[in-house]
Amino acid sequence: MVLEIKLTQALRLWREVHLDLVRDTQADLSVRQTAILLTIYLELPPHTVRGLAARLGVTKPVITRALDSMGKLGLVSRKRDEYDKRNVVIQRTVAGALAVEHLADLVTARARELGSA
Amino acid sequence: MVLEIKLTQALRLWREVHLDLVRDTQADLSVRQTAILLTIYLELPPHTVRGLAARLGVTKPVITRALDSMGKLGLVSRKRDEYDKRNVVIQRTVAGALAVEHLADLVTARARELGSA
DNA sequence: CGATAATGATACGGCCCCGTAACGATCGGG
DNA sequence: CCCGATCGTTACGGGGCCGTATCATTATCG
Repeated sequence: MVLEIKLTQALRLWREVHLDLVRDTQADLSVRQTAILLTIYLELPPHTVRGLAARLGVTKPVITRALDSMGKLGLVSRKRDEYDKRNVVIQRTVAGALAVEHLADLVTARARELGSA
Repeated sequence: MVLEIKLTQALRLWREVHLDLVRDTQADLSVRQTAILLTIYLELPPHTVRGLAARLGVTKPVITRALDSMGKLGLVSRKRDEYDKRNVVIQRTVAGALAVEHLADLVTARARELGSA
């Protein structure tokens, strides 16, 4: 799997997927939220607020607020760590997994189009 | 140029680039703004407010406001159409071209990493 | 114990974006 | 010439996200 990609192809891919996202109407997550969501679903648990903040290079309130809004959307959930009750463990949800999967489908579909063009 | 890509690679690519964008600090454009910017720089001129709105499936004020904020960042500029003074022609700028190029570099670099992994 | 550190959440003031509705400027057909 | 259509912009009310500073809760160490 080489996954070589030219500059113009990269831009077209980025544009097509963003157009899809705009038209999808649904969530319209911010860049930060997207990075958080994908980190939660691609990296090994457990995930904490502090850990994510350090990982992304942002402050803790950014993570807290992102979890609030994504929690309302059902994309993630939170649970107190029973062994250290200061910690909060961020958990995945079915809806979140579906959203991530949907994004993967979008990207791969657009990439395939570019490849055959 | 096949540009085949697996689901997990697509997600990793999307995540890595978003992490880069978060850390870049700079603009942090919204999904809509990104779609608008790339449409302006990838499709043939002339571009108008109405045309972009139709192209993205959003209302005109969305385009006007996006052009306002991206204009402040120097990424695009506007000019009245002299032949039909109701129209506004959206023009590219040097800074905008550089920003687009930078994004292309990010995507291709991350894609290359995934390919060799 | 008590003091200190660490965690996540919250308050605050500021800024940006949204959609709907209305607006002024301009064009064009009758 | 005038009136309707079209263009882009602006006003409005509502909501979200930002960073800084502060908070309550919990753990830890002396």
